[in-house]
Amino acid sequence: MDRRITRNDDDASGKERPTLKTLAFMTGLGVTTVSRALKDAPEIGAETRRRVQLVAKQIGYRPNRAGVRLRTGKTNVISLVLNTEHELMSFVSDIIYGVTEVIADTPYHLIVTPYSRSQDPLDPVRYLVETGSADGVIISRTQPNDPRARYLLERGIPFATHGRTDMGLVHPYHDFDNYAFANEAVRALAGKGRNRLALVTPPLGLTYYRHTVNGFADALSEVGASEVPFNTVSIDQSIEQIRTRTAQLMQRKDRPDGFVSSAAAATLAIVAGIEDAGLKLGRDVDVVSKQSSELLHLFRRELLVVNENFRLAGFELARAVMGWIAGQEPGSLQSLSKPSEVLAYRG
Amino acid sequence: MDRRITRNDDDASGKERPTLKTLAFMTGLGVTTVSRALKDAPEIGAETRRRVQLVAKQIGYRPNRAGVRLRTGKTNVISLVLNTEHELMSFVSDIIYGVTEVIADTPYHLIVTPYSRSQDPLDPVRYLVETGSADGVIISRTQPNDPRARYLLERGIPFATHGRTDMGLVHPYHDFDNYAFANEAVRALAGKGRNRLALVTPPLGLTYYRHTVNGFADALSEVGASEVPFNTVSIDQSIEQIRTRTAQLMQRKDRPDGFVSSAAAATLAIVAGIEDAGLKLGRDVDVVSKQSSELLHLFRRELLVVNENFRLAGFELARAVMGWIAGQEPGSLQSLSKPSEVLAYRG
DNA sequence: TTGGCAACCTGTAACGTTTCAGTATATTGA
DNA sequence: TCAATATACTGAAACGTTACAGGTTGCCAA
Repeated sequence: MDRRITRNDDDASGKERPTLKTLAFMTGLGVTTVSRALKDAPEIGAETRRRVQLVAKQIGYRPNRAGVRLRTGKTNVISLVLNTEHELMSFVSDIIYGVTEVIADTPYHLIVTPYSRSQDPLDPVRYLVETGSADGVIISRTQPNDPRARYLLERGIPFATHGRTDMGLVHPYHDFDNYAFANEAVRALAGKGRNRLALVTPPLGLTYYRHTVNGFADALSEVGASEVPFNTVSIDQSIEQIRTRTAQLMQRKDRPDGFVSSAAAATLAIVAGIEDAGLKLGRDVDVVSKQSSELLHLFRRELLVVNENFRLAGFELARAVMGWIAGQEPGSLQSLSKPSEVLAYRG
Repeated sequence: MDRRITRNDDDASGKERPTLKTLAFMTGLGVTTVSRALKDAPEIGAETRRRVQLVAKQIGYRPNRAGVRLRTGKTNVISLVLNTEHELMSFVSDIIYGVTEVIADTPYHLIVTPYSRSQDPLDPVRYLVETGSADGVIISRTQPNDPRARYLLERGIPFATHGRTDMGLVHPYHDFDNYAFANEAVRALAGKGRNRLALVTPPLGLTYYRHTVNGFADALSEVGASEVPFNTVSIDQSIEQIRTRTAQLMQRKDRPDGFVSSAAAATLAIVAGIEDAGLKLGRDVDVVSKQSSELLHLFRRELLVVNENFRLAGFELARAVMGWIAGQEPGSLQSLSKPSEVLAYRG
């Protein structure tokens, strides 16, 4: 016998957001029937089904995410886990855009989960899993033996890694073929008569460090060039550090006549270092660099570049996670993107 | 096909995620009491309160977001609405990192809501509001008369804009002082004896287009320099377009001897165009450019730069939205960031 | 003694959804 | 004809939380 203002009981009008109850009232059916009709359950009559779906479309019904999530545990969320310090530069936004392309026509939302240098990279992943905040996770800065991948695999949470692991475990990934990149970069330099080459590597602990180093080393011996060790430098060091170390290197008598650089920002620093030492790009030394946007040729047209498409990476990663969520085999959701050829400045 | 084994009735052990019910069982209290105790309600005894909070911390209780959201309507979500085509480059990730700094120790999540060129910019905002997907919204590419701001204001949804509006309506914003930037840029060029200046503007419809143009124009008349019209170009055109138009401009007899550029990427194109025309930066022409990372001086040390900090923008925008959500006055949540001085290459 | 009141705690309902266990009606098989 | 069965639908319960409307104590003033 209570006269409370019960909200959505019987209004067919109202500015209130429609729920299943609203639809049930409008169609004269039960809430259960409406729910099942909307997801094409077979035990609902064909006509009823169409009728419900029509009305739902007309009044712009959208399932309440909180209701679904509470009842089913499904969040309809993909989380992109990012390192706040290292993941500098444009490529993060490219990945994000790639991901959003995939989820655009799905009920999925993308949340960005950051972590900082000081934290254990496992922290944000643990948080996501413990709070059940996402149906799928995308991680980057992948390591050969990656605790995050292992953790997610143990809990059965769908994920994809940007970069491969090397733990004998199967999971979706997308990777750029850095072995091929480094290999072809060396060949391109050799083709220009360069034979004393230095490599500016990816960060030491990451999987693609090894891929890059191996591609570099194999190509060196294949073309008969030699390496000028430059181990003190990697691409996630500061611009200033890379620059001064490069300048120092270039002042030695046994300096390299070619560089392979794994990132565009590092390349800017390398070139600055070369010029600090009074040498000239294209004459005294050549540099092959990866880039993710078409800017390096504006910087110095003598540079040789290889393009890496991060938007594609985001796209593939999202497809992989969604595929796993949808029940596809993790092993079938792996992709490797081949580098473009080494490009010189075109007119 | 239901994979849940659930039932959380009376287990004090279990791998299940703890809920209020779990806590109630463990403490011997009612669910209501536990709920109130956790939020420091005054009608709960001090000792009980501490006891509950202790147990909650011990077992790592985290409120279920779906439960809260369903019951209260509070999503604990901030949405960053981004244009997928225009918002190129690194600065998006900077904004994201700025936002995450603010929400790091709060229950808030950041979701990225994209829209593409083809869509009405109002679409994603409407979606967010209609589905109640966020407690607060951050929008960029703000226009003087911005339908999104008007819409959100009408519905009473907290938001902040990157850039100001000019509709006589009060709302939180963060903006970079582009008037001051353009003004000081002109003065710096005048200080180097340049007096025929061209401006590469922001996109035409956005508020900061006017700010920039006004700062430029006012400074011109203050220092007695003149403008070389270059209206066919703005910063969200392609690199190639800007480059070729700049080259054309520089081949005319009445070419400018100074440029003011509103974005780093455009500056690369401008310099390329200048050099295509056979002219030399620093000798024939000077360029003042905004930049959001410290890269332009590596590109050409003759460039004059002004720094714009997008991480700060993200930080301030997030603070503003959160402040509004927390009940602060929208009018008190506005900030304007002053440009650095015009910087020449430092040794 | 009684009533009033403050301090502290609790059960129930509701948010919107899906699942479980049905019910009612029509259809079929013998 | 009756029972078995298929078809189409439905109410109630549950997910975890908070708001509402109480309920018990114990203490104090009258």
